[in-house]
Amino acid sequence: MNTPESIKKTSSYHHGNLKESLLTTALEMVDKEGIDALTLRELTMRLGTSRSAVYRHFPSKEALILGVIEKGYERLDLLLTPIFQDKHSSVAERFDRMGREYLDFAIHHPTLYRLLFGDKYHREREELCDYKDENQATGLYALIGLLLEAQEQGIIAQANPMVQAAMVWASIHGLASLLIDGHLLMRENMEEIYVYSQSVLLNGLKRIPKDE
Amino acid sequence: MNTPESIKKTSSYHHGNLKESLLTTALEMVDKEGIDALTLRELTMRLGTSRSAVYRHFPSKEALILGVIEKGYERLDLLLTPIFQDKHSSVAERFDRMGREYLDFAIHHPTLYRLLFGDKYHREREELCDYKDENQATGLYALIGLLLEAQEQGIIAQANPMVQAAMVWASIHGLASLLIDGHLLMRENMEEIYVYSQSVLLNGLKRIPKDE
DNA sequence: ATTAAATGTGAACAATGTCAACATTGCCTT
DNA sequence: AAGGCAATGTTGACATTGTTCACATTTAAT
Repeated sequence: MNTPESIKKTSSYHHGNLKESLLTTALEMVDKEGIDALTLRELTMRLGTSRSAVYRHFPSKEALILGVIEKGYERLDLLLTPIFQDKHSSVAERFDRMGREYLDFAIHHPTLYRLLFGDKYHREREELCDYKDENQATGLYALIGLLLEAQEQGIIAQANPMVQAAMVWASIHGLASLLIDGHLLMRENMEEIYVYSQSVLLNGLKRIPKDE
Repeated sequence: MNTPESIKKTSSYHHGNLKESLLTTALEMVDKEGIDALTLRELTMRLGTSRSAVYRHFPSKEALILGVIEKGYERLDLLLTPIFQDKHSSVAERFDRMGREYLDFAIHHPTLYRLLFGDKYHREREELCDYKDENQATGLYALIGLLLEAQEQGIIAQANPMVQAAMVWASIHGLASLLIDGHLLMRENMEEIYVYSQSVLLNGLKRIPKDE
């Protein structure tokens, strides 16, 4: 039909776009009110449908949340990918911007971030494994490409880039987690910690330990 | 009375040691079966009491869990403190052993670890803030002392030890979290990642970035 | 137009944390 | 030793939540 999808059908029985609306609204609820605020009753009430309508589109609440997670990854990728792909910036610049953007995402979307990188719900795809080529630039895989580039330019030492990426990611993820989970009461020192952290990382990656 | 506390009272009505038993059994359930397996009904059933008996000792399930967390911190401290205080080992050795012990704890007690350093439940005390003196050697505060010692010996560069500790802790915490939450499919590479990670940290801490 | 698949509804159920009223025990004061 | 009170434990009930089932309504295909 020629009806734009943004316009609701006159039919009040069939929602018309329930699956997508469920995901979008659920993501919003998780992001703004926390994961505990996401109950099927509240979610469906906001969309004007009944609780069990969810089960026509998702086999369980968990499946719905997995959908939300997929959407969350897309949002994060949307922020990170342009930075990784900006060939006009130096490697060091991109490294810095990537870390800041990642931390900002976690700080501004703590519940969503925990959902993405927590343990309770998992999507199929895993991070930082089976890296094939640098065109596989999505999300954290792009970090491997960036590190390879850094190796070629002699900015950091040669080493298994997947191991390097795991180390770097773990550092930033750890910082993000401790921060948003309230274990580092140093919010005012955040800039100092971040800058110091990045410099330790880059300096540490620069030299391979020979002896000891 | 002369009755050893390990021997249950003949009275079947009053448990006699319910608060401690609740904490111990709850910790065991969390550790071995996951946080979701910890329901008040199951917990009290195992102890032979009724569900609501819990509320004579804890105002809520959350309060009980906070008690479990406190016990969890004690266990972790019990593992870490001896390492930090072993003045016979070199700083580098202690640094390595601390990291390994910390990671081992997370790997062998993933649910408990998430409880300790997650966001859902919080104890009052926070980590790595208000460090007073190196005698305050408990848990992660001891890391600050170790870093100060490393600074004195010239093993790492002079810098704010709290910032250094936050950076180091975040790195190891990030590695532990990603691992136990299934985001790093590199379990077989674990040793390699850990060793590399520690060398990057030590090398990075060694040099203060002057320019750039 | 008929039929079947897709989608939505309402009632009901089980699990769970919580609470209130009541029961039992232990301890303290006299 | 007796009485009384606080501590501790029990039972039944309730609200919330995810889930399921039988049924209703709409859409699409034949």
